[in-house]
Amino acid sequence: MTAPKTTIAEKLQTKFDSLTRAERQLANSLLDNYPVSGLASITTVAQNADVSTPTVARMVQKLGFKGYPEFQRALRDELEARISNPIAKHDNWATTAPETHILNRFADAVIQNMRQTLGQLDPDEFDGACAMLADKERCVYIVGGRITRALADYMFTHLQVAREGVSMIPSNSNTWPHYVLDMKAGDVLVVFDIRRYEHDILRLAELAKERGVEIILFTDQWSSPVSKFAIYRFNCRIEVPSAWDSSTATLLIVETMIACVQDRTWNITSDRMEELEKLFDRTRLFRKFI
Amino acid sequence: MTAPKTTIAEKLQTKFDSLTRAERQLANSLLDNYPVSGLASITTVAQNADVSTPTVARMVQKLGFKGYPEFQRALRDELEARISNPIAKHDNWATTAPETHILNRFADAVIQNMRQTLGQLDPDEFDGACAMLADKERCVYIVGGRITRALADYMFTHLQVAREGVSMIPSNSNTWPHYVLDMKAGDVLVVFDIRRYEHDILRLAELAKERGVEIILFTDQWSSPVSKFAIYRFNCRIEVPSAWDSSTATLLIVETMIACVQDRTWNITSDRMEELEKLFDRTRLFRKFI
DNA sequence: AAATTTCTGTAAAATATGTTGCAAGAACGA
DNA sequence: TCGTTCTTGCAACATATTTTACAGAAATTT
Repeated sequence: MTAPKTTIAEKLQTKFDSLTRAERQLANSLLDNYPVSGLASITTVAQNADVSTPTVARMVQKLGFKGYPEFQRALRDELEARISNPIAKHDNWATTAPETHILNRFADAVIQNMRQTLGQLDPDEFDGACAMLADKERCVYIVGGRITRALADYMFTHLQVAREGVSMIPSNSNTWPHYVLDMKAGDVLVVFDIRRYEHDILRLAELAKERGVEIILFTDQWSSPVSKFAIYRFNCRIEVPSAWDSSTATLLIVETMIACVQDRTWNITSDRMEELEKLFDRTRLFRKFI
Repeated sequence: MTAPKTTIAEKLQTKFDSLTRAERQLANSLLDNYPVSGLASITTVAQNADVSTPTVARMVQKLGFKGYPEFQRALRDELEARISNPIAKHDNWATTAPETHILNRFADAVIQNMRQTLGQLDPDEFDGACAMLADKERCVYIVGGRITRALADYMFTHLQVAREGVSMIPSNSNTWPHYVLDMKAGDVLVVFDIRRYEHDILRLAELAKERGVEIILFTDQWSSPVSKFAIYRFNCRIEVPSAWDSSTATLLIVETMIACVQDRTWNITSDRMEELEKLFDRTRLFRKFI
């Protein structure tokens, strides 16, 4: 076969950007548990996606099919090729790469982690932590361990844009006393601590707590000992088919939290972002002359 | 459901003896490339089996279904159980929070990003990049931009455990020439560059390329200009309901890649990890005496 | 803020699908 | 061979599906 025939899934993904709101909703619904979900009647498909029947009819035409029946036939043909020929093709990962490919296994595990993490997460606690981080009266300190330093750094970079008074506590624990010195009651310390919990971090948390600092903890399902000092604790699932752990679920929560904080402080954040853009422009201009 | 549900295929086989001539013909046609052949309309199924439509209708009733639609639904359900999309269905992420809570909206978007990222990713390219990173003859350099620095750092921390000869190129571009000086043909440079592409990084990539360094690029769907120097490029989806972008999909690919490299270098990696553990222990012991 | 364009759902028309009654035909036993 | 019983397909009917037309809503542009 010379012409690489594109699957409907690929078509949906490629054209996703050019789809309208209702159509995207439909595309997502179709891709959820693809391709079986597309084999029901047009009415059922529409109901599952919470859109009207005509939306389905229109979208399949947009994808290049004459009508819904033709679309379904294509879907069936695809399925037939996939089932009767389980190993052969390798063109599209999502539909044809072997189940055992590490991408598949890893993605499976990560999704599982995300689901469990979100399932256990208390939205009220989440909102509480966001409110605390959005409170401009409180200074925010962020610290991470050997592995989680990257997550801490990520959060720092983004929070720093959203509001003022955010500090990253560096890895070198010798400098930590300087930071503790500045902490005052009501300030917030965000701690990342996942297994192989680090003793230094526990000590830091203890010191901070003594000064009346509120601690937000990101940890794994087994909970870092820091939790006894924390006001909010988020347990993220981290297990994957690998010799070490995954940070994806944690990053998801961190990103969502940043988005939430940014929402709450939007009037300030938008100004800061604008100003930041200007500063970048000036830096660039500056460089040109060097 | 506790009772072991018999598949339609089983039912057909069990009841085969009690079926009539035309019905057996139909049953054979259905079992031939099962279950896809049963997903077409009753008319099509009848034609494929060279029997009349009523024969089909009667047989499905004989099998215990109320009518043809019910029979088809059972087939679809069976298929669903058999094929499950790696990025499974999202029913409710944060079950205790409303659908519109940012946790749910964000999770939706992130899943969508992962799905699209994985859908567009070529497994061969992925494997190729892993092989390159696992090749101990090549030194590996990793660089990230303002936002992606955290990802670069994360990859560095993990790759450093898996193999030797891994360097992190720091943010301060003034020091970059020192690193370029050490790069030799065949080395690998992993570049993270997502929108608001950074000019300095482009220059670095160009310099590296000139020295015969192979470049692996992680970028967004719009592709950083670095791609013209890259041998492997991974486009990750980054859009979320927020003022800036998500790194979750990128992290997923990075983590999977780390796991894959670790697999390939396992004989070396396991030794290194063991040694690392010992070093940690000794450091801890050391501290106790201070 | 008004106007234009685009999108989306309701409702009705067109079409295909699924079901049932009936008569012709095949199979089987006497 | 005949008669009985069971099977099968045709055709009409009922039902569900798919499509089209249209108007209100939403988004976008001017």
